[in-house]
Amino acid sequence: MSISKTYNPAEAENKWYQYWMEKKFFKSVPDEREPYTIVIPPPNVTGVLHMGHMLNNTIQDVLIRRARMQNKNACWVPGTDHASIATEAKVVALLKEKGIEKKDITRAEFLKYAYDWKNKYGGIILEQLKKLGASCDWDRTRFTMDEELSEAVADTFIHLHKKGLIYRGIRMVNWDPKGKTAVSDEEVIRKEVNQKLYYINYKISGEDGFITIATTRPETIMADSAICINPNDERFSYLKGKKVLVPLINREIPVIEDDYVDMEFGTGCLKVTPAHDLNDYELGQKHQLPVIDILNDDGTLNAEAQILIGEDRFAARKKVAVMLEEAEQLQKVEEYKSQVGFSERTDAVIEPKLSMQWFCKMKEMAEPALKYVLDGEVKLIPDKFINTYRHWMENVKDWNISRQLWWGQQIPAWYLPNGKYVVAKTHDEAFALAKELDASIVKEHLVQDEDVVDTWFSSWLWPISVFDPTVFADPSKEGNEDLNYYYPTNDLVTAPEILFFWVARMIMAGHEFRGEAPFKNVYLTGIVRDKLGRKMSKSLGNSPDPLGLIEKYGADGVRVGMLLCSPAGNDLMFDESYCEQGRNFANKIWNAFRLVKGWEVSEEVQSPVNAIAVNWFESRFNEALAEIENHFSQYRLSEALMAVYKLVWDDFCSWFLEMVKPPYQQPIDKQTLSQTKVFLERILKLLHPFMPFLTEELWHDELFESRSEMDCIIVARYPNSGDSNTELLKDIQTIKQIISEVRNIRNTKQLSPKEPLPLAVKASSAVAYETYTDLITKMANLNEFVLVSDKIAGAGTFMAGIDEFFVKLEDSVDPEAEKERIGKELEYLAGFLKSVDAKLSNERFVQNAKPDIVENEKRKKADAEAKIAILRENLSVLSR
RNA sequence: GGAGGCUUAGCUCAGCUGGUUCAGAGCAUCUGCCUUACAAGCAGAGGGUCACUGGUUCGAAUCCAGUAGCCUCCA
Repeated sequence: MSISKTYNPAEAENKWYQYWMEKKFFKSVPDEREPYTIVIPPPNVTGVLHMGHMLNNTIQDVLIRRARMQNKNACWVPGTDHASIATEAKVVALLKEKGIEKKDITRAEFLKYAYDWKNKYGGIILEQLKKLGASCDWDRTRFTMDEELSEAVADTFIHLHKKGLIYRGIRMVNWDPKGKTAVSDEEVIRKEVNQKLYYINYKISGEDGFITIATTRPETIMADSAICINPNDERFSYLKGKKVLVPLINREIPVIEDDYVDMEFGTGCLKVTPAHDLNDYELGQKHQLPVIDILNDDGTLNAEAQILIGEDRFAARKKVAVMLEEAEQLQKVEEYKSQVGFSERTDAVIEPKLSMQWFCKMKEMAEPALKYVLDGEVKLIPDKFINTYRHWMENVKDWNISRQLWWGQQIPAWYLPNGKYVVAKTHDEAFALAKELDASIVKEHLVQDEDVVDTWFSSWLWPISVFDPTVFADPSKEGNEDLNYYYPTNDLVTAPEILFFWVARMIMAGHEFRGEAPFKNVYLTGIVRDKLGRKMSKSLGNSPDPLGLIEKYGADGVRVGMLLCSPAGNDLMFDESYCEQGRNFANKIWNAFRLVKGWEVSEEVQSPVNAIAVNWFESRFNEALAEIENHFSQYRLSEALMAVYKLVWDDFCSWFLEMVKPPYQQPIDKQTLSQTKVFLERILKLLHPFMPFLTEELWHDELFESRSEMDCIIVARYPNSGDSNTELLKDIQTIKQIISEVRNIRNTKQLSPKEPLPLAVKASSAVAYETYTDLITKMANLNEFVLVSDKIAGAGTFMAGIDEFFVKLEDSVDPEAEKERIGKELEYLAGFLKSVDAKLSNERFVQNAKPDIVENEKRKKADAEAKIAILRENLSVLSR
């Protein structure tokens, strides 16, 4: 007998994870078996585990462990990404604490600090994944800035540039003035913010009058190039062809006409500021307006502004408002709500800014990437995301791949003094190319682009680069053994938020460099929210500490808890109580084990009761397994888990074990015990993907005699589903109902469960009750079970199907209460019969409905009528 | 403003091609039990006009349209 009444996870977790590592069970090398591959969505190298990771990686581990047990060559490749802006921002902040400004040090010095930081904190997250039980092939761990992977990035850049898919151009980008870099649309978080709408008067040039415009950004008036009115707006037709003066600086700008202007909004008059607003930029292009950029990279005003030079944009906003007020050109200020973009990484307000950037053309690559998904070659789970995916791919914009940072792969472009550039991997190669452009070029005058590429520009290569980073220089090149074997991978598990900028781009890269999509299924998890529905975040402090949870409930408990509340693709309302449920489940299994372990063995032959129990559970197991397989095939992991949960808790523990359990201190026959052990092993196997530690611990329990060194459940064969005896399953279903009814009567009569009761049945059905006499007697705690042909007066009664049951009780049943109960039952049945009759007497139903449905209705009618007859009889007996 | 999704028991969710596996599960609640595997437990029980309004149909939680509320993405 195990000493502990409860399962102690911490000990088992350390022991078995170490053992698995020692025995290299996670390791995968190509062989003749079918591969099953997952690449991890690489988390930020300096990040720490959060609930999203917990969910995501639990799912991946369930999938990989199950595949491993199905004798596939399971390979889960782990790794991290360098998260350029996030990491750089952290390093900059760290340096600032030390009194060092980034602008005062060289790129090389900065990178040294960054690598120090990465070496110190990098990979913590991978260690945390081990606590969760993640069975990654750690020997394959990759980092997006590994030398080989960085070369892959350069090769990719060069390849795409050669193909004309990468170009340089001036574009309006999302500028993060704090991070001093461009960020992608996806890294901009839009929030509704309370702002002010300023109504500003512009004097009409050479006249007395003025016009009023409304803006949320008065500090940008100095960058105005025009005032725009709607040509259909009669209110302003008098302004056509006139000029106005920008307040405070009195620069003259034209009034232009464009129906882009919304006559309803503000005053119906729009100031046009091409340098600082995307829409205004496009309007400016259309009307050939000058672009006046009044902002520095850090968000302060520059000399172009003429006033408030050096002031921060927000300070300037307030000051401009005051100055306008003083100049009597501020008509009014209104409260106004609008969407403002914030940098995901630095939380700075994003500034639309014109700048020279590198772009990757998307249209050409998006087309095949869309086709994979529409053709079902890449399945999105759930498929509701196909629509969103399509919409995005059909309206795709070019990808701004340059970032004004140092942490990342430096863009392999080299500039000649004359402004021309060449794209090459090394300085030497660039020099060779440059000489073709300008024979007189001096190597030292050739300078590499200062910027790096976006992190996604390395992670889109991930499913290929983790196996063979050398194929990007030449896509026609045959990959190495790993790539040929593992690629394309099977399943990708990630968040819908990055469906576009990661998943879609991986499909593009997969097609471009391998001619195949990188994975077959994309399982999209939901966002982990708290039970109030709020997204878990550091700032709200509503996220539990994942490792704390593991300590409290055990890794298995937490894994179960995560999955219990995670329907595919839907957000999950996480609550610690789910982990508690997981822990309780682990404990239940632990205790079922203790029970079986405590049994002494006898040489007796198997009793009929035990034989029935064993046969029944065998069938029930196969039935459940088929259901579980079905759930897995549709990636309904939480339902697969729930099916296992019910199989173990209800069918195995509450029914099977109770059926075969010998009386206190009595032995069990040898055959039943050994069959029970077989069931236990099979159950543990079903549980293993969900609860790896507990199952491995029990697998090695002395109950199963000794196991060889490599005989571990992690590599045990997953059970195959066999036949199930549907007749037996149906019979036991009825028997279980009878047992519950007896227990219920005992309960309502306030009788002790220990008190045995006599039960009689007046059977009309074909159920062979004699066969089940012992079973019912044991489970319902009867002192008698007989078949009778007459009703028994004064007994407690119930029905199972069309068979009547009588429980003879000491104090006879209260006839009035019984009459009321039967009356209610009759009422219900009458209504039921009425609805069935209504269907059957409806000619159109009989004609149109499928024959088996009509048949079914007839059976319902017959059953209901039989029941009604019996109940009426009972009622009349009571009324005598 | 454009696109999509969601609304079923107190909570979290199943419910595939309309019809007894159609009103379900788990948790929570209530009642009675410390019955020698487990109180992190056992045995029972209660609980829903399937958001609302119409339509299609012999028949609608399920299909269609509209309304309301919530969410996400894009502008």
